[in-house]
Amino acid sequence: MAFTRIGRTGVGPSSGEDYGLDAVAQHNAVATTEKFPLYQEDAKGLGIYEGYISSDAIRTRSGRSAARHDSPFSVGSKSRVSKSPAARTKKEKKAKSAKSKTPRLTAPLSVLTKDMNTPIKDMDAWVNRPAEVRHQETEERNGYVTRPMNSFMLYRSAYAERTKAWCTQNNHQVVSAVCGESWPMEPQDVRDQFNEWARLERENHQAAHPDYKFSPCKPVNKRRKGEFSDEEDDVSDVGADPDGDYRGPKVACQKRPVPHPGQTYLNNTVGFSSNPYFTQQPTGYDNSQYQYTNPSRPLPSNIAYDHAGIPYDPHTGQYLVQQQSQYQYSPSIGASTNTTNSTNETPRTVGGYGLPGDQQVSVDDMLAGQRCDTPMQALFNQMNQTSAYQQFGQVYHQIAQQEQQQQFQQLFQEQQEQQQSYEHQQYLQSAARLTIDPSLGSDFMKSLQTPVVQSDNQFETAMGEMIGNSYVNMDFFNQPTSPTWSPKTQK
DNA sequence: CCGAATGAAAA
DNA sequence: TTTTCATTCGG
Repeated sequence: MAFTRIGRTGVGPSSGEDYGLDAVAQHNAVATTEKFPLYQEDAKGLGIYEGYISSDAIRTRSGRSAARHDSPFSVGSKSRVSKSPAARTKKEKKAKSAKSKTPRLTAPLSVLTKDMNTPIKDMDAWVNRPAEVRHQETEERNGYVTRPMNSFMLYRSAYAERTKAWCTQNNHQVVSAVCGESWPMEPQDVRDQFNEWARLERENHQAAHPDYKFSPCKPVNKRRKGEFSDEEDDVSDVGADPDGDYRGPKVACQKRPVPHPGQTYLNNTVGFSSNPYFTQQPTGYDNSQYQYTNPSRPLPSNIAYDHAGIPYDPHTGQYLVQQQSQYQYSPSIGASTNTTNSTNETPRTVGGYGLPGDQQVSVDDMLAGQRCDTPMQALFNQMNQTSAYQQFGQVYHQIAQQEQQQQFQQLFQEQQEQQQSYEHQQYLQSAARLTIDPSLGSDFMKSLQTPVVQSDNQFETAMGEMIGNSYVNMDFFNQPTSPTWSPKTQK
């Protein structure tokens, strides 16, 4: 077996700045499949993006960076090849406020949220809605035939609920932004799957509405949504426009009907496996390596994390240790992470990331990016007791033994899950635009540790200071928890 | 009614 | 090349 060096081999970033999401995307896409560490030169490997993206980097329409690889519509027949938007449009200039409001993700949603209980929409069932159901939808929309969703809309739809839960807010603008950021980071398998679903959706849509043709309205038309014209209305008033520049469409634009007050719209359970229309059937997507629909490993949701990523009960202020869990979320709690029950198992965790070595690598160190590029790098380095910048060619030779590989893979998996929790915390803090000064953080921790009984009021006051007016709401911490979390015995 | 995202399709 | 519109629902 040959060890392939992961990362950008050929064309690297011309400028000194990294690709940001691209590197992380490759990290997650490749490392999770091959289970080998990445070597990342930049010190931002942890995924905390503080600076702005280089102007050379590929960006989304909102200015965020995007993956470098092309659209997975590979050599497909009719799909257009170049999707690159115009370099500069007036709209782009106008929206050039340079403030990327949404915090940056460090991994695709399929990875970040894989342990959540919130189900993912059953897209297989959704795109395979029978024509009868589609006709009913059209009827419920007063005859208006909607466009089939493209791959991204399907993706957004599939992950909307989870994204909301993960972001702890219901704002769909944020959902869209997060999904838009996650989409290019998704591994090719996932994107391919959603592209296939989009193709199926177009196919079934066409079969259900053979005469449908996309006929967008003229921009200047002000989009008079109130008026209803039937699906294949005749060409009529569209040609009469003041500017005269516009050549009327061959088919009159389909105007959305105004819904009647008592009109019933599509049930939001449609498309889920719970819908009686459909039978539950596992798809390749469900069985993918990321276990998208894994319901058995919930992320504890009634916990908070301190500045070091250590979980504690926000209501009592006590630090927590998870019982009978496969995972440890706190870098400093030496609970065993083995898959076996492990109640009396000796913690082999010594290092900050659950490593057999004795080198302490705190989260703060990671955050600062001083000692290690990534937690992954730290883990790998400790495994091999090498410096952080050792050449990987040598390292690969050192770990060529199968035993060490397996050990590493296991540690990698544990680190992955630990990282998820950490990243989630980072996201929420970032979403709250919170930067914790270490001294403040320790004060905050002290205030939490002092009383055995900490009133909710005190906590919320403290949290209110932390999160300010913005994004994070307390619902996240008040949600019921699935795994059992208990106060850690203070010593 | 706008926005926030990506992509299909039309102009 | 540029625009609309699929989705969603809080502001």
